[in-house]
Amino acid sequence: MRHAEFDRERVLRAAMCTFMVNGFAKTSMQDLTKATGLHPGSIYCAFDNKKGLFIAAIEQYQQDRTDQFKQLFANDRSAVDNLSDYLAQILQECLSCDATKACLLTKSLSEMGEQDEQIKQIACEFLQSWHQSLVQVFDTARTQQLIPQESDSQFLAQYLVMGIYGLRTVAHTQPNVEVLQPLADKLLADLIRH
Amino acid sequence: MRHAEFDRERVLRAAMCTFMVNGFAKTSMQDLTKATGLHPGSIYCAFDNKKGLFIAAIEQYQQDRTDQFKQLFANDRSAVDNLSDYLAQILQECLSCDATKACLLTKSLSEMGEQDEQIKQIACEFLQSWHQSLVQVFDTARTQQLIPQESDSQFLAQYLVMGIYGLRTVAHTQPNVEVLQPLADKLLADLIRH
DNA sequence: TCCTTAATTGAATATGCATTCAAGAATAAT
DNA sequence: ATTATTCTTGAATGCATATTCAATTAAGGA
Repeated sequence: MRHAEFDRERVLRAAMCTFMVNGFAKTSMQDLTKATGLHPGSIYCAFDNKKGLFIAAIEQYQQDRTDQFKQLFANDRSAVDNLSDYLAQILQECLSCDATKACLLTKSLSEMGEQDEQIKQIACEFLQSWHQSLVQVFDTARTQQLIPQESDSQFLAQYLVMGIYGLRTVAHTQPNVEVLQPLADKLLADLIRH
Repeated sequence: MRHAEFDRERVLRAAMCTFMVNGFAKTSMQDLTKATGLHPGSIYCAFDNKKGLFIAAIEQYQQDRTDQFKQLFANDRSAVDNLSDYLAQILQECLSCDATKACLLTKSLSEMGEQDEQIKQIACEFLQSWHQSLVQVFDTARTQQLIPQESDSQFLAQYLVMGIYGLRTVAHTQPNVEVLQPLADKLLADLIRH
């Protein structure tokens, strides 16, 4: 027996970044061998093919985002304060120059959703799971009496999701705090308005 | 002398649809010759190369959207009613199964913004011009006393742009009126709230 | 220590693609 | 009608790319 020499998470994060910058189609195997340090054969041995590595990278992305989310909301503070911090964090990502500017899930959905049913389903499933996490946050906010008792958590979470999608897209054309911060502020205000 | 035989607008709209469905990278010249009916040589003669045809298609897209916009807002009705109709129209597009589901400008920006500065600038310029058209609508709404006199049209238009970006992205995962309509309704309500 | 098993290597392969080009066809001016 | 000019045709070209594979290397059990 012999175990794989490379660090799977490190390889997946390297691939992830490359896919986030170039998209799937414009990322060549050569780009991937350079970014991961793996030779073609190793990639095909471990992940079947380019799409297999892509899917593994998406799954790692989802894992990382979920961990990050849980860490931010794992406390007894006001749900609204947590949401505010969450939006601030997303805003930071939007303003950064590295690959985190874009969301790999929505980017992949936009690029491949019409052609690749499997990628579409994976992306939709993960985005849906993110939506459900936000539903729980609004449930907490209701329990904490920060929003009206009759509020629809599903709907509010969907509206926040919509806002974050929009925020990230605006950031592509206007990567300025002066533009993005007021948008994020109004978004949160419109969510918790009574 | 001899003039080109093909109908330029028809060709550009055919190319436009192909690019909207597949993206730039995944659209082959073969796809384009099939969609437009033109032979490779004719395309290279008229548009230089694949990217040249892409840019021409984007310009046609912007032209078509601008015409559609002007037609919808060229009346003396309430600006808010016009906005409501405009959102309804976008919602229709989101729900349709054809290529209009996605916005060619944001899709191209997402796909190529990081790699191709020229495409990025063209897309940003056209999206900015759309934003400015919406600013005028909010100016009209203020004149009509439908929103407070101290409203910031730039900001409100930007918020609407953000919402529409978001709506279109949500439509990729949830193409249902039941989901999208309430989102659009709240978006408009939050824009004209006093 | 030897042997089985699996990972690694990187050159070779095959395919798909954007682009070119020379020949042919159509137009309009002379 | 003739000719110059320009467009059209579609096969040919060359390049980039994903994938394969046989040789090599290393690990761990017997």
